[in-house]
Amino acid sequence: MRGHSSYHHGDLRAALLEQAGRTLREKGAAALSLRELARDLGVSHAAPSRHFKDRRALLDALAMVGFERMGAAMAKADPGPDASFRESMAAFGLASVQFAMAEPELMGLMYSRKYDTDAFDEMHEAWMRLAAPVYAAIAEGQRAGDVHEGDIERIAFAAFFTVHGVSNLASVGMIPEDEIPQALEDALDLVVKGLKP
Amino acid sequence: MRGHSSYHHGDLRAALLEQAGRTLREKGAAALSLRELARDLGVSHAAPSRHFKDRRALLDALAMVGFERMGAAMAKADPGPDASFRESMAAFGLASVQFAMAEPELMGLMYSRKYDTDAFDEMHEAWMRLAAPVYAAIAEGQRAGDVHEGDIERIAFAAFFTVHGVSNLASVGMIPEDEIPQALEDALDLVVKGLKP
DNA sequence: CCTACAAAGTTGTCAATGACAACACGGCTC
DNA sequence: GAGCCGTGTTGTCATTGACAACTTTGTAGG
Repeated sequence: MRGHSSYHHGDLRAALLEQAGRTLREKGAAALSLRELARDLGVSHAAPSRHFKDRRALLDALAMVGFERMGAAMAKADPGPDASFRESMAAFGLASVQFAMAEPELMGLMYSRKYDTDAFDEMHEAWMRLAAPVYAAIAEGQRAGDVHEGDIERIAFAAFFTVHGVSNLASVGMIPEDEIPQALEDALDLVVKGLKP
Repeated sequence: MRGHSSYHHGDLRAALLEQAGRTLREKGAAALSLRELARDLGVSHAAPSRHFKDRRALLDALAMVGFERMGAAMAKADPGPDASFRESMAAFGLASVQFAMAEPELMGLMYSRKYDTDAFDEMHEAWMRLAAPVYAAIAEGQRAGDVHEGDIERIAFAAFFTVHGVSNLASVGMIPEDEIPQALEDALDLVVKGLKP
């Protein structure tokens, strides 16, 4: 397993993803070239094709990583069942916006149209997974009387629309940076009040 | 002005934008090539450069058209000051989602990160312009006692976050098509209730 | 009128790229 | 130790964006 000769890289796929993530952050998706990636990693220009059939496939994989990292961020931000409903939503909202601001290009990739249906299904699943802590918070909110009755999934989606809206617009630059905290606050007010019983 | 010889096209810029819009809709932004565009219009491969210095510049111009068309759609959807607040918001929300579903690729272009600051400023302005009818509806809502007091711009933004969230997620395919009407309805409930006094 | 100029098109060229095919290496299994 | 298959490699091609140099044509000024 170890001591790969210089011929075999060892874990080129991971290295490609990592380097691609760097380039994405620094220069954007449009500037991402498979050949440049290969050069940066000191492998031949065709090596990446063994791991990603396509440029598109690489971008999809990158987006997939994005969903996983965002899921982790959400889980980490979760204040648990003892927090008030507002506290929970505030935590998720903040985590979402922070992620979007830290990785705006990745955000764009994650929420861009996909044509490869396989990749799409995977991502859709990852996206649903990412919502798990939110579901819990909403169920808890219902129990505490802070959230109206009804299908948890639909309620979660409604809340997510708003949060995603702030995050996406912020990451794209449509909200001036110094107004983002206020925007998030306003969005939070809207959601908390709008979901009341 | 008329009767341009075959040498001069007449209005190549407009023709390019139109054809590019078609290609965008059919094959996506990634498949948009300046040279192919030129071939389609029967001009030489360098002709487009007289009107768009860059591939990026063409995409930006396309996005700009998108904002204008969306602004027109909003203005057209505006039910006027006699409608209830909910009716107004429903109309704007529906128009937004319909636009997003009819032109998903354009939507992606409009809300993608821009580096050219000139183009960005223009688009930001177009985007603000597009909100004019919404401002009016909110002011009217405040007058009628359906919307809480406060800065109209902030309130409009908050509402827009939710609407944009639905539209964007729908256009990207994250909301199953048959659930979109329901999602929009839920979003509308959230906004109307969340903005109450 | 006609002349000079600028806008808009053209041809030519270059380096970079994604895609693919054919080949080489080397770790693993039997 | 034989062979196979995953992983890299070299070679090649058509396409593309960008740029430079040249041409055509409408038009504005003398």
